Formats: sequence, structure tokens, C-alpha cells
Amino acid sequence: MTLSEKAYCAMRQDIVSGVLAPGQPLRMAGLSERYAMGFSPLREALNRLQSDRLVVSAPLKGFSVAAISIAEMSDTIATRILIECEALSLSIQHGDDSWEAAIVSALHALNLEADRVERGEVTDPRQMEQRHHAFHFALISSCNSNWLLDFFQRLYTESERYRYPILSRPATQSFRNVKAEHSALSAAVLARDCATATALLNKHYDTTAKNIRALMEQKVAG
Amino acid sequence: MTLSEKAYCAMRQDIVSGVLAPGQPLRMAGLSERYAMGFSPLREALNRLQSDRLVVSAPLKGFSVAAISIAEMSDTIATRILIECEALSLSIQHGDDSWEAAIVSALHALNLEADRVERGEVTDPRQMEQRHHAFHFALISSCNSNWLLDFFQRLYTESERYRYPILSRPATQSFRNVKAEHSALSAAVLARDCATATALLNKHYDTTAKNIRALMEQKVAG
DNA sequence: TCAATCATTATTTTCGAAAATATGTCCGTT
DNA sequence: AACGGACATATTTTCGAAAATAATGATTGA
Repeated sequence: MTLSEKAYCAMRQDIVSGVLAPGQPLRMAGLSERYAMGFSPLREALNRLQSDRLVVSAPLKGFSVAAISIAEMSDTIATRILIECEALSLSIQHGDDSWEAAIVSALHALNLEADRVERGEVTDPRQMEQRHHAFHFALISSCNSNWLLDFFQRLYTESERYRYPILSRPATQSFRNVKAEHSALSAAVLARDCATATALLNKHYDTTAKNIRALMEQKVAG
Repeated sequence: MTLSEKAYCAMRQDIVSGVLAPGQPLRMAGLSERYAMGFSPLREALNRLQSDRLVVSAPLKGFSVAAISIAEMSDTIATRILIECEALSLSIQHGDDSWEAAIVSALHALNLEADRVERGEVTDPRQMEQRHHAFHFALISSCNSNWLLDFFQRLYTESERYRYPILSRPATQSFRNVKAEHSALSAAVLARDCATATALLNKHYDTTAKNIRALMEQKVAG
């Protein structure tokens, strides 16, 4: 793996997890020290992150972490619903046996991790995040559209920025709900019931948006 | 404008217009000579173009122009239909007077240029391209979703790669059809007739896809 | 006191060379 | 002739310094 790629992955993780705060300016000297590399690989990473809308830049004034807002969060989730419902619908049409197997497998792995969190074991939030991503990707992976998969990735990454605060909360109750939602969604998908599946996915994200919005308004107020 | 930006714009234009052919490897030495600048700004531009899916790269093996195919073209247009119909629908809901004015204005400018081409005057294909883009952007500009606008831009750029061969053809007949389609679409949008507008937009792109497909199959065959 | 001008400093951007890695060639062995 | 290994070449990737530009602060004149 080249330094550019390492820089991209590390900075992306730091932005998504909030270690690099929204709006914070990113000075080359500071980044160079933090990530222990020269300017070239950092600038390449920053250019890619800009395309991901995780950083913004003004010519000759450098880069900063992209801001977040309730409006942007709502837009992100609304667009996710559009993209993923379409992709899920196509996947249900085109998916074969191995697609179904991958969904079952991803759901199982996700539930194992969720159980660990419920039991209060110490876990790495990235593990949960990774398995959650894998499950939602498995659902739409047979849509046969590179653009839809590309957009899914972009929107998922952006969503992570907003979901991270939730992941670090205790919130045992909400985990149980999410588990049930994932199971119901899986069942509808495997039954090839497109209307029910997209409706559940839609509702799943609406609920997520509502939770995040409540948390953000609370944070702004408090 | 920094050199990085110049490199990005120039290379993007060269890829979209086919001057840099699909699949062609992009060697740093060659690019440096062609665009008269050092490696740094070129690599930054290449990283951004990779996010735009106009170039691809393998670590330590450099960059090449992304391939094109009938399958990718179909995916691009199918996704455009999804994104732009949604954005158009939202725009029709939210657009105000100045939005309507911008559409009328963009359509007029586009028609002026189309008339020039019909009369056989020598024109810069980029002018036509720019006005065509401005018209379609005007339609959806009031959708109030940064993600939908972002996706529109990406898909439009990718589409340009496939439409460029058509633009350089005489094809007087097809221009007249396109003009009529644009007018009908505009009328439906300004009448706030969402169902008709999205249906026309859908059909407009389906026709485009069919034309491009015919041209590509002909080229493969011949 | 305020505004404008000009040096000073801080920061980004770019270059050219060095380091790291891949690719191609030549040779000897089987 | 086919295969593999060592060398030479070509190419990408990275660094450190120089150039270009912005931000800051001091100075002067009204």
C-alpha cells in the first residue's frame, strides 16, 4: 500500500470518526507531522477526500474538514433512500443463490457483534461499523449498476459522520430495535418481496434520520 | 487558477472529448511535457479524475484513461434517469419565479446555438455542450439537494464521453427532434406537470441511449 | 484615531531530484 | 526450446527545498 493510500484511509477514518472536527482547517505542516509523511501523499489524499465531500478547499488557502449540519444530514439520508431502494429493487430482480447466501452470512456476523455490544463486552466500534456496512452492501450488491454502488459508498461514508456519535452511546434499547429491523428486511428480501423490502428499508432510514436529528438538536441546544 | 486546477480541467476535457483515448496509459513524463508542468499538479488532478471515474489506477503502475463500453453507457443513462427525474420532481415542487426564468433563458440560448449548427455555421462543439448542460442543470437546480446535484454533474460528465462522437456528426435531422423534445419538456416543467415532465425526460434519455448504442455497435462492427 | 501602504511572516503550491518499485533483457541451465 | 534468475532500464512515488501567494502587523499620513 502506498503512502497516498495510507494517508487517504487514515484521514478518512479520522474525519468520519470526528477526531478531525468539522470545519477544522487542515494545515500541511500539521498533517505532515501527524501522519509522518511529506506533502505529496497528503495532498493526493486531500484531493480524493474533496471528491468524497469530506474536505473542502479554496485555492491557495488550503483544505479544511467539511462542515456538517442537520440539513445536510437530511439530504444525505433522503438520497440514500432513493439510491438504495432502487439498488435493492434491482438486486432482488437479479440476485442469485450466492447473493442470498452473502446476505444471510452478513446478517449473522452483524448480529454476533450486536449481541456482544448488548452484553456490554468491550468492542471496537469500527467492527460494528464494518459489519453494518457489509450487510447493507450485500443487500444491494446484485443490482448490476456500478453507479448505484458508487453512490451508495459515498452516501454511506457521509452517513457515518453522523452515526458515529450514536455508536459510542450505550443505547441498549435501540440496538434491539435495529436488530429486529434488519431481520425483517432480510426476510422480505430473501422472499423477493420487493415492495415490502423497499418499504422497510425506507422506514429503517427514516428512523435513523429521526434519531440523529434528535441527537443533533439536543447537542445544539445543550 | 492554480496549476492543479488547470491540469484537472485540461485533462478532463481531453478525456471527455476523446483526445486521450479510453484505455490509454497516462505516463507522468508524457503528461508533464504535454501540459507543461511538473508531476505534483498532474498527480493531484489525476487523483480527482479517478474519483470522477474518468481515469483508473493501480498502485505503483500509474494511471490510465477509464475504458468505455455499451454496458457502462447504459448504466450511466439509466442512473441519470433515476437521479434527474427525482431532482426534476423536487425542483417542480420547490422552484420559484427566478427558477422558471432561468429555464426559459437557458432553453433560448440552447436553441440559438442549435439553429447555428442547423444552418451549417462553423461552431465550437463545446459551446453546444455547455449550453446543453446549462439547460439540464437549470431544470433541476431548485431540487434543494446537494447530493442529487453532485450526482447529476458526475453522470453528465460521464455521458459527455459517449455523446461527443454524436456532436461531431452532421445529423441535421436529429437536432430538430432534440429541439422539439427540449421545448416539450420545458413546457411541462413550467406548467408544473410533474408526471408529464419526468416521462418526457425519461423518454429523452432513452432515445439518446438508443442513438449512442446504435453508433457504438456500428463502430464495433465496422 | 483611522485608513492605507508596505514590509514581515506563515502557508500553500510547485519543482527537480532521490528513493522505491515494476518492467524488460540477457544469459545459463534443464 | 522453455524456464528462471540477475542485471539494467523505465516508471511511479516520495521527499525537501524553492517559488508563489495569502495573512499579519507595523508605519505613516491625514
